[in-house]
Parts: sequence; structure tokens; C-alpha cells
Amino acid sequence: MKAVFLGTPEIAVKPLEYLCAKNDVEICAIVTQPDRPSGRGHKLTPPPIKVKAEELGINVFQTTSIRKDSDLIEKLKSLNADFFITVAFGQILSQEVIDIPKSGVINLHASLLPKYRGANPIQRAITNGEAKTGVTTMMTDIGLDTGDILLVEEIEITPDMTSPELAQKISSIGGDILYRTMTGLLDGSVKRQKQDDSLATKANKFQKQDGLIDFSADAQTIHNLVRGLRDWPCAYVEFKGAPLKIMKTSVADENKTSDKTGVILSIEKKGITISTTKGTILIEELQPQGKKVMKAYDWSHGVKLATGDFFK
RNA sequence: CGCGGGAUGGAGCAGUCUGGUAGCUCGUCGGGCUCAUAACCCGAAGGUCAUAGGUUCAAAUCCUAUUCCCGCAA
Repeated sequence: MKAVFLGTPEIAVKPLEYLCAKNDVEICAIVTQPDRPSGRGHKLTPPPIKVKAEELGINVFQTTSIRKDSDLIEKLKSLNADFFITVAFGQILSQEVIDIPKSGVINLHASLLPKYRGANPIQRAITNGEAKTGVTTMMTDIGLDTGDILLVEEIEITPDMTSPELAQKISSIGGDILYRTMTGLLDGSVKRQKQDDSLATKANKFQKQDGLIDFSADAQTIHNLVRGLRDWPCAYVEFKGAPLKIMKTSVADENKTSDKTGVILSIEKKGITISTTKGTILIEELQPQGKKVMKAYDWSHGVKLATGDFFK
């Protein structure tokens, strides 16, 4: 099977490696986004997929828009590929591109479609408190994650799982489900199944603002926000005029209700306990601006925090 | 050359502006109290103040350069 791999971020790297290791799969080219200024100093940084591709010795094409890049489209046509595989590519394909590979374009999506269509299925599933999510392979069509479903694999979301952990899990099983999808399509064992659009939900991108913790919510909701927004943009509170990132929490007392929320109930080695509308939340680790991640208890020493103080 | 914060005993910080004995909350160790304790009381150890140079009678503090860490933005 000859395939072109289209992907960009870290989560796509393992699936690429997995497919490359298969004897009957030939990744004949990789398409990814251009190098972008990134990080402190705005150094020009290649996408993770490009780094891996060069390590594997695979030809890399970079484009700002695959729809409009007629040179690239011609090259892709000339490769005579069976499949295009997309994993978090970050660009919308055109029908012209979708029609290039003989057996179609397969997309790996990090949710149980039709739920969580869109850019941010992993974090949305966690912040919404889902107990399970999964990965789905689908035939790419012109819509946003609307194509026919091919294979599905469920993943349990454990109560304290964070987005990076879930992403890693998805990344590690993505290659296998893609491989089974490809072989299954060719031998006819994998069938296309239409999505039930009435069940569809959207997983939109997060804004920085979405991370602001509202202690008038309940403890479980806050806990979901904290673990879901790791490692970006992170849940945070305002403290002395600056954002304070909350990195790790747990629900301490599920049933305790309070009319004064955001109040510090106790400061202990294990963390700082805060009141919410329903339940109390234990902040275990946090990160002030300009500092490393630290234990909430350690932080409380430096800022001379006392019980009875409160977060807005 | 994108903007900004930081480096001080094991941890988190103050002190730097205005140079003059190294300080706070913890932790550690020893002792005491206690049926007992993560609680309380008493005591002790532990720092060439990131590095290199400079100014000065005197530098954590002022000046110059360097290294490392982090936030924002993208």
C-alpha cells in the first residue's frame, strides 16, 4: 500500500512511525505545515512531523494551503498513492485533493464520532467530564469530520486523566487503527458507515479566557477543567493581579456545600483546599508566572497564604 | 534581535530602589510534652546570595558581561 501522510503536531508522530514500520506500507511522501516562528525568541521551528520525517528519510512537502498549492497537487497526483492519511493536519482539504488517492483519504480523529467533531476533541471530552472517548477512522469528505466512519476504538477516561495523558494514549494506538483501516478497506472487511448527524457535537478550540476558574461552579467541574486544559492553556485563577496556573487538583469532599466559594479552608502538605458550590477542591500543584510548577504547599509559604483567604 | 519575570541553606520566599552582622514560613536533626501525632514547646545544623570581572574602606545590594530557568505572544 502506498500512502501519503498528512499531519503536523506531536500527536501524529507515533502513528507515522507505526505505519512506516509496516512492511506492506510505503509512506511515499509527507505533507505538513510550514516552519513557524515559535517559542521564546521566535525561532523558526519545524513541525514535529517534519523532524520525524527527516529522521525516517521521507520526502517532506510543506505548504500554507494544500487547496491552493497547484504545484504540490500535481506532485501528489504523480505519486500514484492508494491512500492519503491525515492525522491532525490542520488544513481543510479540497475535493480535488480528496480525489487524488485511488482508495480515498482516511482521517484519524480523536473522538467517538459524530461526537466532538472539530479541532479540540481531546480536551473537550475531559472538560465535559466524559467517562470514555476514543479514536475513529473515517473517509474524509469535504465537511468538518463528517465523513463515513470506518473503525472505532474506545478509550476509558480515568477520573484523574489529563489531556496530555489522553493524547499520548491516542497517539500510541492511532497507528494500529489506521493500519487496520487501510488493510480492511482493501480486502473489503471494513465497511463505511454514515454518521448520525443528529448526534453530532462540536469540539471548538479553547481560548485563554476559558481557563479562568469559577469557584461558584462545583468541584468536579473545576477538576475537569484543570485536567482538560493541561498543558495549554491551563486553568488559572487571578492572584494579586497575575494569573496563577492550577496544574493538579483533586475533588476532596464531594458533598460539602458552601455559600462562600473560593475560600481557603485548609493548607496542608498535600495541598490547599478550596470551597466551591458543591464539594471542595484540593489544589496540589500550581505554577506562578515566571516560576516552575511547584507544590501548592510550597507556594503557600512564599506568599504567606492563610486559611480564610480567598480566590475570587 | 518579539515582550517580560526569575536565580539567596533541602523547598517556597523577603532583603536589592536608599551598599554596612544572612532574614521569614517550612523541612531536616536533637531534646521535651503527650496514650499518641502530621499538633505543641525548646534547641541545633545547614548559604563563597547563579558565574566572571569592575566600582568601593565595605557588595546579595551599584556597573559590565555570561550561563541557566520560566511566563506571555506567535
